[in-house]
Amino acid sequence: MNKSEIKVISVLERVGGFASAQQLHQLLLRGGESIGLTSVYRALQSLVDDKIVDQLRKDDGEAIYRLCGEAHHHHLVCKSCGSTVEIEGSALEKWAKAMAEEHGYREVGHLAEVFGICPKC
Amino acid sequence: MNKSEIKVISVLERVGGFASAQQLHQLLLRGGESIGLTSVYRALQSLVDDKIVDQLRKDDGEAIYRLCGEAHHHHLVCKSCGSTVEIEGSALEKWAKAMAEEHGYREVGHLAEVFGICPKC
DNA sequence: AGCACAAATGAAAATGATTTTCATTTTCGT
DNA sequence: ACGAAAATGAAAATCATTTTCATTTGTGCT
Repeated sequence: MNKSEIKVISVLERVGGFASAQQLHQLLLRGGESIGLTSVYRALQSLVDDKIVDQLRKDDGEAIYRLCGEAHHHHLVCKSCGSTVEIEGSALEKWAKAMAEEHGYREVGHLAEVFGICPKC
Repeated sequence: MNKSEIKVISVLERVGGFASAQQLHQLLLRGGESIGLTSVYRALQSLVDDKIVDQLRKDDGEAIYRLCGEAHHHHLVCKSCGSTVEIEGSALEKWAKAMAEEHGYREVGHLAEVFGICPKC
């Protein structure tokens, strides 16, 4: 865990939700921190790899990040405003495992997201 | 509905699932069609606006497209050799719909892939 | 402290998907 | 056939993200 990662985590804590890399960088600079955009990207990538940060994509393709718990979960994402809800995925886990076994696949992982338009939008 | 849009729709029909703009362009060229990448993007954008085509983002930020209303299926992808198998997804559909309803989301779509290592590898 | 080597940093360049510009071509109505 | 409007695509622009690389910082060792 290096300096950049600590700075990025602390700003993510302050934000308390999703933010893009560029927003986080701006927030850090305005908060008086000295850090380059490159380091923000590097720290975010590393934190995503370590499953400390969740990454997903807005409809325009920009990545947004937030702190997350380690539990494997899935998201329900609003296509319009980007707000997200964590959802329960045991049915999905079972399905993925069943499909993989049926075809003799080992070391199974999966990726799933559900999109829709939230009640507010 | 112009020529480009018709070409793009026909190749999407052949593909029968998700594909990126660049993949669709390549497929059109290999199929002997003459069309520029610009027109593929323009046609896709226009079809998305008209709700004829669905657009999603992969985790790497690239956009992928498919015909709306197309009975879509999911893939079981081998992490090692890349071979894919189509899998049955009704359990997943139900799960996605249930999760969305539980949170009051409308116009629901989803994206799911299962990864593993196939019997040959 | 002094030295050597690894890790971290960030500015600038590169990348890659997508969009915009703009000059040319095609289509369509009269 | 004529002119306006729409369509087309090559090249340039854009923008988030990644890579490169020279420099700085941290760490362990003597």
